[in-house]
Amino acid sequence: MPEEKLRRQQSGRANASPTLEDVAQRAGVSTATVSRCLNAPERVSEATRKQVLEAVNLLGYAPNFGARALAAKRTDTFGAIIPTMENAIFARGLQAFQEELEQNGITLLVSSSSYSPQLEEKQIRALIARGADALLLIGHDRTPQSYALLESKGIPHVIAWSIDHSIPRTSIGFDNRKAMRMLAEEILKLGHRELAVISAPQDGNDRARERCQGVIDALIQYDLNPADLPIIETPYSISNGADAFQTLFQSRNRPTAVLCGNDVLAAGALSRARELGLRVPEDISITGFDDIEIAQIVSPGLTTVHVPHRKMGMHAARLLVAMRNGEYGETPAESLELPATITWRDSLGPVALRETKDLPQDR
Amino acid sequence: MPEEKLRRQQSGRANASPTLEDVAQRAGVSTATVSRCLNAPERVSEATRKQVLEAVNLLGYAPNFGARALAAKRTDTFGAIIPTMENAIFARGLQAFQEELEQNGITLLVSSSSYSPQLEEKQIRALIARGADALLLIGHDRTPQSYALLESKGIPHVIAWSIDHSIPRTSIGFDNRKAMRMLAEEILKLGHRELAVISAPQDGNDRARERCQGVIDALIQYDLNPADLPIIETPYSISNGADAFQTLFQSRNRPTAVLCGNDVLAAGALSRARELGLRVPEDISITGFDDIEIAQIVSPGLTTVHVPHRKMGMHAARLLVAMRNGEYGETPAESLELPATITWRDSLGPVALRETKDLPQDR
DNA sequence: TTGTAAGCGTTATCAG
DNA sequence: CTGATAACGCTTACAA
Repeated sequence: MPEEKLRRQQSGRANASPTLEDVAQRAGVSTATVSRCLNAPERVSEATRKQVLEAVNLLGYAPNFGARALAAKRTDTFGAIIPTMENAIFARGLQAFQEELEQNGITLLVSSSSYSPQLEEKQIRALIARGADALLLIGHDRTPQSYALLESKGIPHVIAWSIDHSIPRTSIGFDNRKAMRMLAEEILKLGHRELAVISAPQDGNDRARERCQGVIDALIQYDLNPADLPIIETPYSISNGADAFQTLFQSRNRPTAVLCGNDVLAAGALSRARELGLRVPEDISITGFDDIEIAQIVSPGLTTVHVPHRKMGMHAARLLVAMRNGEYGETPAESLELPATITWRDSLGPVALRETKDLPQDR
Repeated sequence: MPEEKLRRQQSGRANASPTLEDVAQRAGVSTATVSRCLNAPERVSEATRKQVLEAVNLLGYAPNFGARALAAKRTDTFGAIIPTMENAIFARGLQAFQEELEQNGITLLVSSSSYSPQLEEKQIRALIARGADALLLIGHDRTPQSYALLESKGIPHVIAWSIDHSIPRTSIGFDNRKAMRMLAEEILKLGHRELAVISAPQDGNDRARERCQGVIDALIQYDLNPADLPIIETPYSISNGADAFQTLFQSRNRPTAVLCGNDVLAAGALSRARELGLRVPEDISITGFDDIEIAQIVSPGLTTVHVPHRKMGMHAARLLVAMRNGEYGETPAESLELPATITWRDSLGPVALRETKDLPQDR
């Protein structure tokens, strides 16, 4: 293939990236040496290394990703598929995830599934096709095909934002059900008996489902009838939260406390409450979930469940890197449960006395 | 290389993706035909196409990205580098950008530069190395090396969120200066004379700089002295906005209206104002910029500059696709300026009478 | 320590 | 319409 070299030199291809070959030639060594010099510098003599690096800088050489991926069978690229980028729910966690990956020289590809398992499956396929070495996924609900895909391609993956010890699949997150139950219990402790929930659609969203279940758990513990719990499902958005709140408020059994599946919904509920002339928490209590920035700037501040965003992101990254490096062999790494706590602000208060008198009790 | 084929068949490599070769064999055609069948179906006969597709499905074939990139010299991947993912400033625009790209079969890679030109340069390098066909960038401030890189590699790119007709570089966005000036004029029209600004750090952020300049423009038009305008620079975050507000409020020349460089800062300012027992807008007016969701849920709602997020994202995507397809040749596409408007809510009101009396006028 | 050369899985050119 | 076959740019045994 001298023919090739010739072409390269003859035509002064001004506008094309230099290749390993170019660098090798310029440095007077073989392409293999240049490659080594870049990937395993310690295996090259001081002297030649200097020469090579000089040539690299001179030519402004940057390796061709496709070629490298093809030859090395790894891309140093991880993927993350989150349900949404529209609000900040996953932003902090993702940021931490990325920071940690960067430390390891790994690039992150992000895409969002819009809470659709079908779309997620497509994204998984796309990321794998793109050579993602490992994947970060949110929650456990996805199509069987998605899992099959991951399995058959042997792609390391961890699931964040949820935890399920009963599944042989490494997840890292917190117990949504327990967390919400904890919050619901606090609400019940404050005397509330007429609760209501505004949740994200539970179908295809185990976090939402678990959170609802947590409320029910608490109800049962207090000998209340879960069947009486109004639950409105609506996609995460401020205005949806507002509308749901209004529906709840205008229903026959007006709740004294509204638990929202996340802070965005709660912020919407809060603002509608104000518009309706209600005082929070004097007239009605509202709680959130996630503890994102929005929770502290609404007024009153949102009492909410604090989620360990950054920790999840960081640990997920470390775990995934280890898995990719084969440190766990074939067996999935053990799952890690992080604690979720309650952040107290002012949107939750004791039930108003007149409320408990005016309205019929649950049982 | 029958040797190769042998190996493939002998060792029952359970866990490896099938290749074009495998499909070709299974369908009884050449790899070239399979490739065509996938990339230009119309150039293959109905019959063979059916056979090939069957084999593809049977084997669960998915093309190898690296190989494809290497051979085709394009990845169908675009990159976007935004200053931050922490808050929702760029979320809507990016979402629209992605949706439009998806229509064109293009995958989006996103990374964030944390408002650092140095980091951005690194990201640009990384995205190019990864084979990004084109790039979306925010604002005009970046290192000369970044531009050099883009130029030398001939990577199509457009700049969003800013517009600068004086530069031979295609940008798509709105006039930050004009928009902020418009808002400032409204504020002045309402009788305010003691303005103050809370801005993001102007260094390396042309949007922030232009917005500040816009306020100054308005001041000048009203014969006020720009030198008297207090400007506090602080990174975008709720708490920073709050702190900056307090500093401003406790200074000798208490402003009657505080213009914030974005909604996040404004939300922080608003909440601190409340904590300090101030009524907005009766005691003090506060405005934002961006019109993200947060602007409508704080109370009072934020009067702010509405930015055409989705339009920018969509147009940027279309433009970039066209550029990648060579529809503009060597010349950069013309820039596109979109209008920014004011969204009126309640955080801005006429200056209180006593205020203008109590405090000394500007001049 | 360094060089040689065989792939890696596609695409694209060019005959047939 | 289809099939050989030469790139594409890099990594990695294997030799030297």
